[in-house]
Amino acid sequence: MAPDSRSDSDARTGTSDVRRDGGDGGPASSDGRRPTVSSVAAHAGVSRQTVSNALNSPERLQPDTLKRVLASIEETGYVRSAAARQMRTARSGVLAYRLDPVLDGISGLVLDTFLHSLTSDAEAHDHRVMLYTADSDEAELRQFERLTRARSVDAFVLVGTHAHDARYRWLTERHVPYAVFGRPWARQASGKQSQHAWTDVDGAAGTSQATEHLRSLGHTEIAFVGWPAGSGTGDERRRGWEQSMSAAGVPTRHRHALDSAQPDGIRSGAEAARRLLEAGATAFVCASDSLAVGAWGAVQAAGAQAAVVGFDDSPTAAALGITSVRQPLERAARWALDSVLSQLDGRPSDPADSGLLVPTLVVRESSVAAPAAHP
Amino acid sequence: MAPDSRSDSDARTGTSDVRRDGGDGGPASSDGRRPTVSSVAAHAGVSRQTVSNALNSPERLQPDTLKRVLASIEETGYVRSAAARQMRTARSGVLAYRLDPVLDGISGLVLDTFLHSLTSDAEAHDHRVMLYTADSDEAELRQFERLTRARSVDAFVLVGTHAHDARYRWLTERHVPYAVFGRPWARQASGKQSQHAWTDVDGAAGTSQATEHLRSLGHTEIAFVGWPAGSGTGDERRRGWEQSMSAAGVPTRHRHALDSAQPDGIRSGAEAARRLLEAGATAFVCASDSLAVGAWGAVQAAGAQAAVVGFDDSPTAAALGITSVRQPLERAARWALDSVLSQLDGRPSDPADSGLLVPTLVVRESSVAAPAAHP
DNA sequence: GACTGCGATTTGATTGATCAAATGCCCGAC
DNA sequence: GTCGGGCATTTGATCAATCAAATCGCAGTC
Repeated sequence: MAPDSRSDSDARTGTSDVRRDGGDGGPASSDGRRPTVSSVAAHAGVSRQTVSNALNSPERLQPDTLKRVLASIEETGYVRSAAARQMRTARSGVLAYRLDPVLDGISGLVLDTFLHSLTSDAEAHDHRVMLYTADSDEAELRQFERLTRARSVDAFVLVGTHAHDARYRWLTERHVPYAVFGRPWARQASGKQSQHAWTDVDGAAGTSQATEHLRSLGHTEIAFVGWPAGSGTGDERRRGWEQSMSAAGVPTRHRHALDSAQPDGIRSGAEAARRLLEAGATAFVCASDSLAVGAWGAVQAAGAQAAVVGFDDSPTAAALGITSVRQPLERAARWALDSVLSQLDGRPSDPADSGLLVPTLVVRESSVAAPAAHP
Repeated sequence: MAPDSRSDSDARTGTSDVRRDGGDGGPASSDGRRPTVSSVAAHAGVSRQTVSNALNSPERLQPDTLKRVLASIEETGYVRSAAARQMRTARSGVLAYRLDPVLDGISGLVLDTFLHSLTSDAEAHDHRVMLYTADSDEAELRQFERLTRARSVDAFVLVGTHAHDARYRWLTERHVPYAVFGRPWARQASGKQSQHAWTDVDGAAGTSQATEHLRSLGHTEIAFVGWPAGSGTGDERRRGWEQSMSAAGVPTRHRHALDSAQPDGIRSGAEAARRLLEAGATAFVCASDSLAVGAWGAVQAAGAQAAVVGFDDSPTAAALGITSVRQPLERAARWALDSVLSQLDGRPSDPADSGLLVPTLVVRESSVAAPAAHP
């Protein structure tokens, strides 16, 4: 549509600089000052507190009074001052989220979706999301200190965990509400009931789905490309493949675990796939999209008819047409918000609420090929 | 630690239900309540205002007094209440950033780096970044309304623009500070000096660098794969290639602009590359990483010795080893912050500050091959 | 010795909303 | 006729900081 030209026909107002914000566009231009409870109250012919009640406990007002007050609020364009509200209620309505530096990787960016959902859901519940950064664990604890002491935020949403994570203790001791997306590996390992609210994606269920999907296409020589044993996430993903295979009575012949010297990455995936193809595999379940990208490249380079499934449904996998296990990030975000909000409402977090979410499989071109005919 | 509950020896005031967060771990446990200016003042043997001055205008205090007060602040673990501060100063110290839904994209996620830098820089200047979402332009204006009226944020950092962007006008009219990462195409086209502070990346300089790089490897048959004419960004990127080629006295023979029906994407890039390879091209400058991924795939599939350069340095390009033009997002973020902060300090934004940033080239495997020997 | 000047520090007032308690109101019952 | 009871609504107090104006202290000068 007519791109350039006139869009700003109106403004020859000069509009140099000074004018104060009295008489501008908004509906609130009654007396040049920002509306307050009192001014709205005057406008509606009631008192401060009645206006406050109209917003906070509308059931306490008589229907017609409520209607009148709400009309005045609308008319004056009144919005409660976040600061004053926070001052009195000792609640900011803000959740904190740590924004990690962008690594390099293919995955890692999955969390954009999580964050978007979290923000969007929070808005629906009249809350906001604030970001912070930290280079190290100690730096993050310092951030906790600042943000909580200044009462800038009410709660934290943490993503990712590692053994001996000091963050949980810090927050728990100070009774700061928080929710975790990521499993409490450390505590679980110690046999102790986890103390905090967490959710995570059931990796085994994901690779299991991937395996079933490949079997339904007719594959039996299904290989697994994964990380070295010892990483909770990786072991779990391998387990899903194993279980599905043995449930189907198929031996888990083909497997390639990277050794710990070898980083997760495209090159590793390609190499593993080449080796496994020679050994007779016709399909690959990969522990990550990085591995899958490599494997898929190797398959195409070899001109083979093999299928590949990755894990995380990263943008790269989507772009390359690789089937991948998609984490239900929207549900995880909603869970985290619910958890945090209920803690803020005084309901202690029920450990039973924590649990695993089942991922889904996004099928793309990389897994449509049936296995090449074999004896 | 030990204390739960009992910490409030003083208050038989009833204070029945709610909060009492007093007596936990921190260094502030002197009397079980959160420290305030007054309590710190008492601790240091000075008055409220002196404590406030120590933090806000330290030059007004005598050196030894200052030292004593700061020591007390440290000792009590005092941190100013964001709410009270904001209430008095009418400033929240918060910048708003719109978090867009994750598209498909290979690119699009570039902004993660921008956002991280923005957050990190903001922290260094005692500011914070808050997120909001919006599905449409009208929804975004509604968000502006809410966030500014509630005084939840002081300023906005906008990314990306389109013609007839209503946002600028809204914010300008209300004197809400904002900075834009992305060119004011519409205004520029109308020949008028742009009214707002903006910065952007010089796309032409980027493709120009890419072209020079390829020429230095010995390539002369350098093709351009881009979008249909009409998009400001795309036209600019093509221009950089053209300029470098004609400066070197090489005719711009090979060019493939997608038609508008064809979306930016891998498949399009692959197809264009195939065609251009046949026409004799030995290197490709692409307007986006999506196109470059496709082109690189086509090159490899054809077993050709051709080089490929993309644009945006997306994680995918990095993962696949594709040379790409890297936008200086850290500098852009710093600029946006500086701009917004100076506006908040009362210095009106100087239009002369706005301008283009020069990108850099990240060289990877996709552009190491010299052209295959040719007559 | 009182007075002025000036810088360092203290006191009073204010910001906008909410909680808690008080007030007004209407109706029925004693 | 008045006294409660039960609601709807209003008034006073408070949250924690900062601004503005008053006060204090100490020299230097007449």
